Amino acid sequence: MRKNQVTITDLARELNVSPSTISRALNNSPFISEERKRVILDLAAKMKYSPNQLALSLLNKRTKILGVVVPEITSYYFSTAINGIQDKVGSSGYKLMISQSNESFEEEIRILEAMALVRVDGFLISPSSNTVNFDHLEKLRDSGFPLVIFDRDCLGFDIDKVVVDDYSGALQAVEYLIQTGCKRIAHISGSTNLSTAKHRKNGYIDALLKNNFEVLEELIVCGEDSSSESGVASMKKLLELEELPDAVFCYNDAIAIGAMSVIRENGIKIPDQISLVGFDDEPYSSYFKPSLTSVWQPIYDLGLLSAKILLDKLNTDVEDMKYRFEVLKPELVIRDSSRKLKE
Amino acid sequence: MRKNQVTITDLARELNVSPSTISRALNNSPFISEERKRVILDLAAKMKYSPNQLALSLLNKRTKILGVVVPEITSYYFSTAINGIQDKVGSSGYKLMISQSNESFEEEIRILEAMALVRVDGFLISPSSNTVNFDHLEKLRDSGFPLVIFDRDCLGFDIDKVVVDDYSGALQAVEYLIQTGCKRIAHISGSTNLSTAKHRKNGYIDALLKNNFEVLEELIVCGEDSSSESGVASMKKLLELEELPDAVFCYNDAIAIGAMSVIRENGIKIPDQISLVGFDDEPYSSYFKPSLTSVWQPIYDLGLLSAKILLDKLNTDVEDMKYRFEVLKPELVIRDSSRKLKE
DNA sequence: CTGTTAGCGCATTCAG
DNA sequence: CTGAATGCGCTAACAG
Repeated sequence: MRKNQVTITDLARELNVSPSTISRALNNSPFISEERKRVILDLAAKMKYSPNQLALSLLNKRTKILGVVVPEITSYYFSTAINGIQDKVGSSGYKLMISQSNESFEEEIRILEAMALVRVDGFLISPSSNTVNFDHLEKLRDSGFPLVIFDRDCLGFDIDKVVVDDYSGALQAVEYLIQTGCKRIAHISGSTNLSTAKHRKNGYIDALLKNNFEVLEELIVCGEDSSSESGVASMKKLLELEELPDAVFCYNDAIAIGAMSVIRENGIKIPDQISLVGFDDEPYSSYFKPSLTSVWQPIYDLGLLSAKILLDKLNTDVEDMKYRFEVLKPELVIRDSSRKLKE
Repeated sequence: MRKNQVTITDLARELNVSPSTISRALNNSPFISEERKRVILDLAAKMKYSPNQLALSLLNKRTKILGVVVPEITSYYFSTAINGIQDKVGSSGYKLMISQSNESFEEEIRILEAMALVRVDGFLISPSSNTVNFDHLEKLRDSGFPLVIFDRDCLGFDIDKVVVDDYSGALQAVEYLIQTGCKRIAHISGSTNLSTAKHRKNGYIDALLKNNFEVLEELIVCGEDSSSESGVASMKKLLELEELPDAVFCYNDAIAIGAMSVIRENGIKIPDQISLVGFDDEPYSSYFKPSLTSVWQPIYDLGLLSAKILLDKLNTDVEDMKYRFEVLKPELVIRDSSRKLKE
């Protein structure tokens, strides 16, 4: 903080009035004469007075700061969610304290504790992939912090949540592959204890079952993480199979891109020999060769809605409002990495 | 903030001692008996006491919060810089308040003012592309806020700065193109009033001049912004020329990707007919077809160093330390979108 | 070693 | 309408 901040007392001394009068003028209370008010406001402007939020926070017991924790900010996905959060929150005077857990459970706990100490007014959290229990979140909730979980569900933990219907997205994607004539559809999955990975895998499996396809273990590969490198490794495994798949549904675009490069290197044609589908619809997906069919997610809206729910919570006194569980719908975007529907 | 926070006074009442004694125990002052200390610490743990940072901030006149303002968090570039900042700052107990200006000058001013009110301890700023004057930054500096400008230089504004040597990066790239036999090298530039765009363009021009090439206005195109879409539009313009260029040096990878798709659509071979070079070396660049030659920037380190400089500043009492101006070196990464050097 | 006092900057009683 | 007093939670200076 700066050394010589102009305070309400400075103004009071200058004008030979009491600090409370200054306060009244500044907050334009009705209990002050118009003339005085003007004089005070003028001086305040001239002396560049600005209220000390810290003192106010201490007094009001609220900071107007929201804590946001995501697994990683570098990903297009989460930064876009933050974008949505920011846009929602900006106009309401709330500031964002953002931190990333780097997919570490311990880090997540540390960050949350630090933010609780700062007394943020609420939390927006997308848990790390290694977050196995939710004691830390429960602790926050129970000590009265409003919090909203977004994108990654915490199964079994009761709280406000906003997620994308991964299951439906996967179902759409795989059914499309089936409709375009693919017979041997593989799946490259993401980190196993991610709710999103589970749901997408389930969508994949159910799409197969629904269409009387066999679910083959050998066609389901799970990489280390959800990166392009992981996609490369997983795809290589699939290419070692006796009988190659004729389609691959990937957990996300990053994996799909890695897979694409491996397929290409092996001289296999996309989509003629193998159809490829990603998830997320990242900005570059349409610029790949071939352009990537992918499941678009309303991730910006997800951020927006999460923030809205938190703000609503903050602006209501009612305590025991039911927790909300919002599910946003994804959408399949068909491009050139998958075969076309026959007319 | 939570309704029923446990305070130092609560503990004091419980134990029938004065608040200062509690304070001493908590801060393990030497002026307290070991026994009492233990008792107090135990109770504090049991009652889940946690210090109120707000009160401390008000007292110490520092919040341990750093304000970070970037043009956009969604970009890989800036989110990686934030990553570096976070990693540097995390261990020192500082928290980050992050906001994006969305390349808007007015928004930048608003954000900065809000952060100043919160009394952040310092600023890390990468100005928007529409920031034409630096009065707001000067105001911050003059009211005593330490601030570090990173990535985008504010020409003429004297302050700590950390930037990448765009000029040298561009020079490397274009000289490489020349060495591989390109004769007619075009340039697609970014937003005109960005220091980075200026420097890259200058690097391009100087590389040409140094090698006795003519600088042709028709070969320099400037798009609306720095997006892939802008790259598409700019490349189309270049393809309308009587005589096509045999190389295009782009302001960044996004533009290059857009350009690549246009070139491909027109049945022109990369790199045989046109060499393509980007800037930033985004993670997907190596997965494009052909993989993109690009200038890698030490952007993570840029964040790291900026944060370090700010922290150093914060930990020194000395006022009139000279402002630092750090320039990080980029590096050309050669891939398949440019011709190879002849042996 | 420990308690009392004061004050960080502010808004909100309560008396005038 | 206005001023004095009080307290948000905490530490530091000052007396014991």
